[in-house]
Amino acid sequence: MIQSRLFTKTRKEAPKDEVSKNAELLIRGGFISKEMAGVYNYLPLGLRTLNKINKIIREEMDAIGGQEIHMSVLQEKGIWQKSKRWDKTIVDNWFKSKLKNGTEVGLGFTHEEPLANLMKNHISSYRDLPIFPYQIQVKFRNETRAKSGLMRGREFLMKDMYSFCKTEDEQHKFYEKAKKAYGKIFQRLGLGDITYLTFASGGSFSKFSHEFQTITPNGEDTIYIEENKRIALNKEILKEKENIEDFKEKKLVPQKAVEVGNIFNLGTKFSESQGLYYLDEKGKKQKVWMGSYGIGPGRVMGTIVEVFADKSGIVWPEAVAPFKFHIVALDAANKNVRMEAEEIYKKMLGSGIESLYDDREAPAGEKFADSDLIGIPYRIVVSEKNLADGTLEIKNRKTGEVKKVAKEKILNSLLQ
RNA sequence: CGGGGCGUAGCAUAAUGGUAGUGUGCUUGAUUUGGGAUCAAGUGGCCCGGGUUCGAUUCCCGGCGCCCCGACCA
Repeated sequence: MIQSRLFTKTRKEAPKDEVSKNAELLIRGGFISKEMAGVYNYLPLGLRTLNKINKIIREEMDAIGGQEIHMSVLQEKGIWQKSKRWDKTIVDNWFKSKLKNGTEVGLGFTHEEPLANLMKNHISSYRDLPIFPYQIQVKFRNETRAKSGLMRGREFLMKDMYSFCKTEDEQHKFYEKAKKAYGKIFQRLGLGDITYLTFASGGSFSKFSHEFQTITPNGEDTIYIEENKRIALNKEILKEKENIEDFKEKKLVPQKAVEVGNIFNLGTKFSESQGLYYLDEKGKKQKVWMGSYGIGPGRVMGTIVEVFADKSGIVWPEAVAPFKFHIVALDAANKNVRMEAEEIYKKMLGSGIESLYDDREAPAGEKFADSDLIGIPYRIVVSEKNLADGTLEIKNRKTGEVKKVAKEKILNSLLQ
């Protein structure tokens, strides 16, 4: 990508209506823009990062047998009435609207009911189970108070997987598999070391659930960490501490954290309410056991910014960075510099290496500041000074380490 | 949903009952090019509706929007 053609520009100052680090930096860097409170647009840089997060999630979901689908946002009232969740005293953050003929519809805040309903067409025999559909899709929740940038919005992206199993045992086994897959996802996202499997309330679904909580001072939740086992307990169930074997009589350390994922054993509540059953080997009607597994990719993106940013800007882990290399041409009007930078850029393009090429004719300081703000992992500086001794330099955004590399060797060096 | 605050140019801010100034951005030119460089000339603004007033960006009422604290968060 050629930076002078990128329609987003960086900003020196943060907008006054944002306080959270993630929103300030993402807006200043041109990754996102605010549409209204709790609602954000993803711009080219932001979408690239979001897509990388989604790719990792997809790969891990596919690895445990997931099959991607894409469901509707508009939801039929009747399906939700069967489980009582249309009722505003049970679910108070619905966005509801009406068709022209007056029929009420909802904008999905989750998809247990419609998917269980849909599955009636695909599940009839024990041979059809288990199955694990998932989607990455927008959700709407009418939060009373949106806040913290991408961390808590009214419209947001969610990866939601649902499991449909023959028995409770089969469901629990898949649940464990999903739990491991989630661990891998956060590992790959670079959040592994600070993300804890956290015992939490099951909400209206079940007694308990598991959350994946990433430690950050700006998190909304408080968790109590048991460091030996690297697990935690959400404050909301702290009073249950002595009833849960893993936490009994253990020393727990409180920390602020943000919930980046949540998995539930749902039992048969939603399948039964939709009338979803299967016939076993003996032709006997049986209940379908369900689970659901959520991750908010946008919230993950915000969390990564919160956790890794430094005073100069964003620091993307390589796995989710919008580009791997930032080619910064100093004095871009200089012919030699421009030719050299373009050559490197084209070689990278040809090799399928993602780079952002800063070809703008701007002062060096401005270019460095922008580069720091955008947070691409490796910066390649092309300048008259470097060309003079036949080298280029690569700066690591995270560590600040600078490596001089002979320019002929640069592509090889990059590829390793 | 309770409490508090705010709305002036693309962004950030100042002053003012007599139509608004600064920084930054953007445009043009010149000089620059290893940490947001210098100079010059331009560009561009009072959230909406009503009231008070000779006159409202300013005061009052209403609306809309935004932020913070708390509650909520399936």
